[in-house]
Amino acid sequence: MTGQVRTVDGRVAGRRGQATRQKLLDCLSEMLSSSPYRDVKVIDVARRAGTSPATFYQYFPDVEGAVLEIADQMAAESAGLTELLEGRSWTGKAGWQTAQELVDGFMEFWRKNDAILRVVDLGAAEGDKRFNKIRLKILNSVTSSLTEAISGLQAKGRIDKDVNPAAIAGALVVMLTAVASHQKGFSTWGVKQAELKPNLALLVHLGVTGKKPTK
Amino acid sequence: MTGQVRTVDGRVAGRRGQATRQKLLDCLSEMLSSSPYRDVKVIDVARRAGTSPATFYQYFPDVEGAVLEIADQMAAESAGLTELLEGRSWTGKAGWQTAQELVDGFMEFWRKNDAILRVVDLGAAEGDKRFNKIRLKILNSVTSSLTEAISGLQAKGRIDKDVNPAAIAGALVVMLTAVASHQKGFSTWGVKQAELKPNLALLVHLGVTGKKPTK
DNA sequence: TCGGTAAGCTGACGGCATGACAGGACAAGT
DNA sequence: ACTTGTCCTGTCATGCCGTCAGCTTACCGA
Repeated sequence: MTGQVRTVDGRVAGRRGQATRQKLLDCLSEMLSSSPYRDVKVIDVARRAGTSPATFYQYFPDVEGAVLEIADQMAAESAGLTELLEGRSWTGKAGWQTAQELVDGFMEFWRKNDAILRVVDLGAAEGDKRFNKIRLKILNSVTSSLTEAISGLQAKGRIDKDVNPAAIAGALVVMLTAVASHQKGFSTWGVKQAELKPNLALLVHLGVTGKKPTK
Repeated sequence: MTGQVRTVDGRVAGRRGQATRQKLLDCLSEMLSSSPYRDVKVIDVARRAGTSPATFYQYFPDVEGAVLEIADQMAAESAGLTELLEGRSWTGKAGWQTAQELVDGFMEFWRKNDAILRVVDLGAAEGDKRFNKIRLKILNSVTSSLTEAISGLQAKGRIDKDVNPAAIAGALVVMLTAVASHQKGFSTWGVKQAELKPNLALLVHLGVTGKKPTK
């Protein structure tokens, strides 16, 4: 599937090498959580991992390269997000629950990986195709399901035909990501975490079905 | 009002100094549009402005400091966004038009300032209070109006009481910002710019009024 | 016209991060 | 013990960072 792990100069990495490599990735992750992306330096990551900058450069071309690696691992885990929507109903009380669980699960994922996701978002916004690809991979796991759900309802005539399912689905998902990234803003608006979720679920439900949920 | 413009070492900046300062800011803006934030170096900005790094450090403590300055200028301009909502109606056809114009105006602003807004978003997400303050200043110009509109409808009993107007308003505004930042993603989902806007307007209308618009 | 003063700019410098290389340390098999 | 291939690091040239002293320029009052 994915070829063997290799160093920058082409050697295959053995057991010890992979451990070092992973340690560097872990330390980089921690640093991203604690300091601004712009200030994360190779030398700091190496120091924290108890090794030297030269070692870092054996496994990654630069900080960005290592970040892409972390993001890739996370994107793989994001496949689990599809469970939030697979086989769910959007009608009646079940619909309200689906919306709630989607909001819950998605925001949980985003919060758990917030540091790396910030960087992925930035890279994607700056037009970097590699970051964009990863971001879409993560979002697609939810967006495509959501798009199908909307299309389904549309086919049954429950939603106007001039609605674009992909646009609505994408906008809703992107909304969730942005809210998760900027929860601090909401608290200064006087909105508490606990209040936020049901309101987001309401918006999601409205967007998908066009109607208020029956609770 | 705002004290005189000063250099880092406390001198007041004269006409020439202010021109240089502004030129550095302009060049920094350009650089932010063309290269990743992480790679923007003082020396590059200075070179582009036809001056030396030392001059840059006379006016700004570092790149971040200069970015905050640009962001402040932009936040001042964002006051114009209030016009998009002042005295608008959310009922009937007028409501649909209000939603459309809000989406249009807001996304236009975001696209015009996308480079600097990316950085502000990142800074805010990383927990930097200064960036968060600027971001909220920009968003508040729209969010507070939107919150009032929702509260008003709620007072008339047209919206459920358990809806939190600030949460809904914030989520909708944040959605617009995120969509504007990641339009590229939508095009790979097969959603064109022209299709996107009415669907966003629909979501905004649904969120504010709880009902589908009458077009 | 002529200093005097403050603003404005830059060359130069120590310090640190970067990225490349060669060579030493280490584990595993013979 | 010896060989082999993996793994790590000391070292070095390069380039950016951030600061300072000192030079040039503009303004102003006498």
